[in-house]
Amino acid sequence: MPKFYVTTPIFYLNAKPHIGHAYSVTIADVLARWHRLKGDDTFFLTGTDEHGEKVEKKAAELGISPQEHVDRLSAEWKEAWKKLNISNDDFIRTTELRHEKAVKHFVKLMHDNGDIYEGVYEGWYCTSDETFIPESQLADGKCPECGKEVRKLKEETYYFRLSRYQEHLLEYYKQNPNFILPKKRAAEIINRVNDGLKDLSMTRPSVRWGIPFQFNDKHTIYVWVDALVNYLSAQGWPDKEPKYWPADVQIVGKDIVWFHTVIWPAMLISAGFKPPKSVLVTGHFISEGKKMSKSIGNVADPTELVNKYSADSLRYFLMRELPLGDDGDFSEKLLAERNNNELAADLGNLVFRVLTLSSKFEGKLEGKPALESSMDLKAFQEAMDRYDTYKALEIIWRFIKAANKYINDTKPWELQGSELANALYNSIEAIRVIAILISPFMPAAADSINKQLGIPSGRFEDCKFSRIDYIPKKGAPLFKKIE
RNA sequence: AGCGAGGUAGGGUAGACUGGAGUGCCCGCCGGGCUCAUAACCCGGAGAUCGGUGGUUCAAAUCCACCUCUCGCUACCA
Repeated sequence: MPKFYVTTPIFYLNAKPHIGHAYSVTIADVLARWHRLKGDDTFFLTGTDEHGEKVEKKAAELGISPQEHVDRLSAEWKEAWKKLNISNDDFIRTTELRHEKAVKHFVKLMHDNGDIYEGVYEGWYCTSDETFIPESQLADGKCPECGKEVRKLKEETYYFRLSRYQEHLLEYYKQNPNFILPKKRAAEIINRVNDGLKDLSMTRPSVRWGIPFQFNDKHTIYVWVDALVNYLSAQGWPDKEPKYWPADVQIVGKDIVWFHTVIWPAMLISAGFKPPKSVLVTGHFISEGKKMSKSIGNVADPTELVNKYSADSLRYFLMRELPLGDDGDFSEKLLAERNNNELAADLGNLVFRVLTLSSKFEGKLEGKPALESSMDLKAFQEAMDRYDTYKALEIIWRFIKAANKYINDTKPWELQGSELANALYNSIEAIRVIAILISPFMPAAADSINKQLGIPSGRFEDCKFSRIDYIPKKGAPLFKKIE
């Protein structure tokens, strides 16, 4: 049985989930459900990244322990994904013992391989925010956060010999042209790696809320090194072999591509693992032409949207709105439009009218497949296997439109006897197949269709028109229009 | 500044690698059809000098050069 392992980034606990996070977990969820539908042995991981200075400081502000703080926040994220109907197989938290154990072992392997050495890190430091600022982030030579002066500061640190892996990485990119997806993202990384790699400062003497560095207990391990190992620690490693590694696809936002396509693979090679098979870089949502940010107040809260519309509506919108890897506009108006036109009118109404027609029918539902050829299953499968949910939905919608047209053309309400049976047979088989195809995207709607048809959930191989031996019972409309 | 990706009807996209009538899709707009259905569904139509200029070619959205505009990335903020 083929294996499939998909991951999202683990989310840093310095804010609530926003629409971009929802996008990442939804695409991972759709892929996981798709592979389960095909019968693959699937593992889907998400979680939260809980160490670091920002978390420590926020907890102090709130007057609670960092652990208490992350316990609360992590629960919020879990709840948000539950509302979105996310089917993750595990939820990893970097403050869990299993993770700490894995990180320490991972660092030991890197160390044993001669890739960790002691040194000094020198950078621009903002005293007010108590943090180093990368040179490129400086705003007119001042701190971009608080606007105050920064000064050069030296700090003891341990380095990871990242520079040693430049050739390995370039070779890996060459051998695996689908490592960075979509491909247009690959060039900018490869060119930068070509220009040379600097070693990575991987411990912090000043941060206390982190995993202790076992070779010098005054240091904690840099949060990124800590965080990246989650993809292995959730597999039960090092107590057992990581069954699903290497991951088939790791979903990342474009802001963290470097960590997942350069640092992470280098760490893995150093510790004796294979890099992931591919890293899928997603675009960002912008809001009416502007970046979403808390200061503008245009941040969309996925939980609120789920409450107002439905998990399915939001999931559909997210998968349909952004062409793979591109940025897209988010606005509630667009969400409402898609909900009303494509879900309520095209799909919901199709199911509703078919159920109305067939509920009145009393004979045997049989006929010859006439509509099947309008569904291009091969193209659908190809799109899904390239992670192109946008295209896949377009193909499903072509079929939905064909089904609506079939009903208009055959006019079942004017037919009788075997002609009527045949028209209904094709209509019902169409929505049965549609339920299977939309199930990775809109699991609740798929369940509702199956329930109305009185059948269990189908598998991908059931997408063929066959005999009908069940009695449909009409239920409530799948989607409601909003406003 | 360097590197990268783009500019195709009112908006959003596909097509570009392997040149061949501006060909497709979604939304919006206009007109018609239908009445099973959530004023839903189906059909038809208007609307584009394919960012600009020049070149290669029998033929360019597609290949080449230059120009212009937009956007992204530039590593230790997790």
